[in-house]
Amino acid sequence: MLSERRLQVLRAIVQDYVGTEEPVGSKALTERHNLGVSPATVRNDMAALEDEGFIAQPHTSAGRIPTDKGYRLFVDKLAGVKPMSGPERRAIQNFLDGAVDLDDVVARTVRLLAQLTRQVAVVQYPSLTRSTVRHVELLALAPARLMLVLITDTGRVEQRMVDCPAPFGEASLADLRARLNSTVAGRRFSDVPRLVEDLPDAFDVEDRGTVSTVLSTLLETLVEENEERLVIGGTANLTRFGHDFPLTIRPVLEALEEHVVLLKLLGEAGDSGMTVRIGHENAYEGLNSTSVVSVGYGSGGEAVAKLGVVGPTRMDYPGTMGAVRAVARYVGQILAES
Amino acid sequence: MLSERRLQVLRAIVQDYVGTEEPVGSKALTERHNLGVSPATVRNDMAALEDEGFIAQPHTSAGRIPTDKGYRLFVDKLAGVKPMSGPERRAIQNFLDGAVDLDDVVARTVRLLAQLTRQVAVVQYPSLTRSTVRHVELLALAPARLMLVLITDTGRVEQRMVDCPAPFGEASLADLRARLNSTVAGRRFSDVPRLVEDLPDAFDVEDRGTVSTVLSTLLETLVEENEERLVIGGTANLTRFGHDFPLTIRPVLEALEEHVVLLKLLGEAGDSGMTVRIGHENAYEGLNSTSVVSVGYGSGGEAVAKLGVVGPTRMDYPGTMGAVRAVARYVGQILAES
DNA sequence: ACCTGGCACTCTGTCCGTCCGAGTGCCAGC
DNA sequence: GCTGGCACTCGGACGGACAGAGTGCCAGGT
Repeated sequence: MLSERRLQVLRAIVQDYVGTEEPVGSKALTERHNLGVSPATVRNDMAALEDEGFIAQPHTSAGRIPTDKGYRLFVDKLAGVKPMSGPERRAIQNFLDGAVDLDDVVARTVRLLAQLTRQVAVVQYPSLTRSTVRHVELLALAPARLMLVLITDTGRVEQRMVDCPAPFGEASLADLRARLNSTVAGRRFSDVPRLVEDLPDAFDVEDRGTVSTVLSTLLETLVEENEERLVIGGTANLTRFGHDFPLTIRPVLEALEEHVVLLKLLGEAGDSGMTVRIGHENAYEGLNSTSVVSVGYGSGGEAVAKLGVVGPTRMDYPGTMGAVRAVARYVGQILAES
Repeated sequence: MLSERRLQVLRAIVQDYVGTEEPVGSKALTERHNLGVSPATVRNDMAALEDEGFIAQPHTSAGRIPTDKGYRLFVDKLAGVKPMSGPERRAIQNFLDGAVDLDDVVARTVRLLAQLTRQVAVVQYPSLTRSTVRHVELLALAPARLMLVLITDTGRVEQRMVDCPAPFGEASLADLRARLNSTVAGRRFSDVPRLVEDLPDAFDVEDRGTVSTVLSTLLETLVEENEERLVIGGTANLTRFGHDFPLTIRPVLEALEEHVVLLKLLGEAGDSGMTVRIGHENAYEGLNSTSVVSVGYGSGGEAVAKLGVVGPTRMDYPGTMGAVRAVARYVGQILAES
C-alpha cells in the first residue's frame, strides 16, 4: 500500500497538473506544496508512483502527469466534492427559477452547467419510464375514436389516437376516465401495467374490447422510450481542451453528436449518487481522452433522468463534481415544484 | 470592368485555393489551368485583381488567396451550382424516405447535409407561421373547459387548454368545430386571423364569449413562433477548418449554440432561391470567417423553413450549393407526401 | 530505515544563422 | 499587349549550440 505521503504527492501532482496543464517535476512540487521533504525524496516517491502506474512521464526528463488510474485514485480517495459557495448557489437558483416550462428548464440547465464547469454539458430530458402520471384524459373525437392524453409529473404531454373496436358510450367513457385516474394518478409509470390489469373486468362485456384497446395504447405510450432526448451545450469549451487540437477534439465532437452513445453512457452510470468515468473507463472509444461526470436528478428523491459534463481527463474533479451535484439538486427542486 | 481572362484567373485561383488550401502563385496557375498565357501575364492580371480587392497575399512573396469580395464575384458570376449526380440523388432520396415522422425527417436531413457537404449543417424545423392548417380539433374536458388541438400540414401537433367564460353546449361545440374546420383547414396560418374574424357573429349571444376565447387561443398558438427549433449537425467537420485552430473554431462553436443568432441569420436570407453569405457579409461577428449557404424548403412550392450549411469561406461553393439545393428539394417532397 | 544533497545524464524547447525555393514587380524587347 | 529575364524579398526548413528542467543513483547523515 502507498504511504500517506505518497498519496499526498499524487494529490499534489494532480492538482498542479490540472492547474498548469504541464508535466510537474519534483522541485516545483516541493515549492508549491509544503510537503516537508526535499525534492530528492519526492523523486523517490514519484518513481514508486510511476511503478504502480498512477503517473507517467511523457518523455524522459520531463515532469510527470497523472494516468487514468492516478485520477481514479485521486477521485476515490484523495479528493472530496467541493461544495458550491453561497453566492454560487443563489445564482444557480435564480437562474433556474426563471424557467417557464420544461423545455426552458432543460435549456437553462445546460447553459448553467456549461458555464459553471466551463466544459461540455449534457442533460437528458426527464424520461417517461421513471416519472409518474399526473393525469390521464380521454376524449371522444367520434363514436369509435378516442384521444388519449397523458400528462406527466415533469410536465410532458403525450397524446395518442385510439380506434375502438366498438362504439363507446358517453357514460362508459366518463366511467373509464374516472377509474383510470383514480387508479394511476400519482403512480410511477413502471407500476401502471400492474395497476390497470384488472380494470376491464369492471365494465360491461361489450365495452371491454374498447377498454383493453385504450389500456394497451396507454401502456405503449409509457414504454415509448425512444423519446429519450438529450440536450448538449458548451461545446465551445472544447477549444480549451489541450494543445494537440484537431486530433483530440474531433472524436469528441463526433461522440457528442451520437446521442445514442451518450444515452448509453449515461445509462451505464450508477443509478444513485454521482458517477465519474475517467478516460479509458468510457466504453466509447472517442471519449477515451475525456472524463464524464454524471448524476441522476428527479422531482422527488427519485431520479428520472441524468445530467452531467464531459471534459478532458485533466479536469478539476472536486469543482466539477460540486457543480454537477448542485445543479442536479436544484433542477430536481424546480421539477418538484412545477 | 475586368477582362474575360482576368475573371478566368480569379476562377482558377479560387478553385486551386479551395482545393489545396494554400496560397496560389502565378506559375502553378499556368501549369494547372491552360490559360494560354505565360506566368508573367498572369502576374499582371493578379496585380490588377489585387488592386480591385478580389485577392490578397498573406505575406509578400507568397501566392494569392481570394478575399471575401473575390468569393462573392466567383459565386455570382463565375460558378454555377453543381448538380448532384444520379447516384447521389438516389442516395439522398433513399436516406430521407426511411424517415418515420417529422423529428426523424429533420434529424436525417441534418445528418445527410453534414455528410454530403462535409460541413456543419443547420436545419430549421418547419415553422408554424408559414405552414397550413390540416385540422383543428376541439374537445370538451369539462362543461367550461375545452382542449384545442391543432394539426399542421407538416405533422406538428400543438395543444392548448381553453377556459370558457360560460358553459358551452355539446351542440354549439360541434357547430364551432365544423365551422372552424371548414373555414381554416388547408389555409395558411398567416391567413387565419382574417378568416375567423367574423366567426363569432354566427353564434348565439351567450356563446360568443366562449367562441372568441377559443379563437384568440387559436391565434396565440399560431403566432407562437418561439417554437422555432433548430437542429445542428456535423460540428466535427469544423476540425477540418484550417490550420490556426482554437481561435477560428471557438467563435463558430459559440455562434452555433446561439440558436437565436442562427435563426436570425437564416431569417435574413432571401425568402426564395439560395442565399450565400460570405465572411464579413454575416452580421454576426463570430461567423466572419465562415460562409453560410441557405435555402428555404417546404411542402409545396411554398417555403416553410430554411436549411443550410456553415463552413469556411474557403469552401467548394458549387458543390455545397448543389447539395443544399438538392436536399431542400427532397425534404420538401417528403413533407408534401406525409 | 529513511531522508538528503550532490552529481552526472538525458532530454526538450529555443534561439540563431544559413540556405533554398517560391513568388513577386519591373523592364526591355517582340 | 504579351513575354522572358532578372533582381529582390520573404517564409519555411535545416542544423548546431545552448540553457533549463527533470531524472536516477549514490554516498552520507540522522
